Amino acid sequence: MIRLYDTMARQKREFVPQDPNRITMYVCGPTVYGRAHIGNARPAVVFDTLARLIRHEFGEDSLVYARNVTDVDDKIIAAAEADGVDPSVITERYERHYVDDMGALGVARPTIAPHATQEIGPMVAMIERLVASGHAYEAECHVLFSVPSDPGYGVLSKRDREQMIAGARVEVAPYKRDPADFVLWKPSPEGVIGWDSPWGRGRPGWHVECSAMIEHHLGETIDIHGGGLDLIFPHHENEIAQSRCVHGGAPLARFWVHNGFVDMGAEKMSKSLGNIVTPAELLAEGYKGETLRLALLSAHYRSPLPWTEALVAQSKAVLDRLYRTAAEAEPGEIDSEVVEALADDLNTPAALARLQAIEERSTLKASAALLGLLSMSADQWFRGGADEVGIEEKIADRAAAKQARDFATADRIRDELKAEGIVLEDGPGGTTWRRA
RNA sequence: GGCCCGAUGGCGGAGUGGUUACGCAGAGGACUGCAAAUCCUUGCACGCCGGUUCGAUUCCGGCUCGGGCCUCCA
Repeated sequence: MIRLYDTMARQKREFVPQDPNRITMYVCGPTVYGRAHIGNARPAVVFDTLARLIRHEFGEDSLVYARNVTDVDDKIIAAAEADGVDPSVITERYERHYVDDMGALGVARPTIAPHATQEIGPMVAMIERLVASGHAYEAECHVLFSVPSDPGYGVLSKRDREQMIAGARVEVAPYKRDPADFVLWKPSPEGVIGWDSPWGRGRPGWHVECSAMIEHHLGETIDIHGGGLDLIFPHHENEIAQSRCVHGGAPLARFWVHNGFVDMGAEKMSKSLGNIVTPAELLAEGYKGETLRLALLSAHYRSPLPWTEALVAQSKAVLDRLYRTAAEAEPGEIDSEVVEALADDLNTPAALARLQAIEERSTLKASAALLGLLSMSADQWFRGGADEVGIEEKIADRAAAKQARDFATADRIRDELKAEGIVLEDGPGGTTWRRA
């Protein structure tokens, strides 16, 4: 039995899918205009882990996991203009990077990766229905969602309209009937990416993208909708409003699951604050993807995670030890306590603690796989899979020196290798080496 | 200002109304020519003030501090 914290209910609830043979999960994916940072990687890793758990519980083919790619957006347009290229150049480049970066963290491709630019039809259709039912209106070539037309607006973020207006820091566009109304469609001037529509040439707003793609690929009501905490308002609130108004009040998602932030010092990591660290940088420094993955899973997904060098170093140390224990074992049975920990609202710290207590190698290997860890051989982990030229000769030379009790020479050889990042370990069966 | 969340040992981080994980780092020991790895041992905590209770780190209230959202944002 899986229990998940549902943001809507503000408590953990037992996860019972609508259809255990077709469980639907949608997670807000990247806007591809820049390189993903560690904070962006957290939801990818968290929901990848949740997907692994669901597939373990309900069957390999039980889950349809959709993660969108936002490939039309004002930031993309700005980046394309800055580089003097077509937006597709930007989006294709950064989507490729995203897939590579997340892949390095052991994040499997989702079942479906819908692209906003490929879903304009469903979006326009949804907007038309909203207009027809009085939930949206056209104004100065824009189409806006009418927030007052939805009495349920605010259910997820628990805000009422008074509060929203009181705290509004938004500049209210003159064409809005209500300050809280948000854009479903906006005009694209000549030279800016756009599509023909009943309201003229333009492009979709961000919120309608997700609602339309969810309806198109997964249906009216999905089992799980995920994303970062910051998306609760306004993004998910707006998705809910759009979808419910189009679907006669049917809920958009049965579980709302939100991950916390990765912090740098006291504040969250974010591009606008300029305090980001990217997986690409850390990978280039020699850290392995699994090390970063473990670091991201070391705190509960809803808690803030302070990102430090010490955390990364600790994560590497833990994996070194796990790889030594698991060695070249074949995956066996999955440990039930690891499953139980994950099933309790994805308690990865507890699962990790249990993992480190497993002594049976094949069980350890299989259980770690549920967390996306220990995916490579010990040889790959410690040596990068490649043989070091000449190293066996040096080890033999050192053995000879040791034999002759010429420890000065033996230590010199060991120190030279250490300077190259090669660590020697003398065991009962002789000397082995690994990269530091 | 409104809404929300959090405060656990040097660090990371679970959890619990009463014997409080686990890891990293540290210390001591075994092993080693010396190391490394491994094994054993070990110190260290529940923000402050009240309340409820036989008993609170755990429940309630207040306070302080920190963070998030209210604008693009994972």
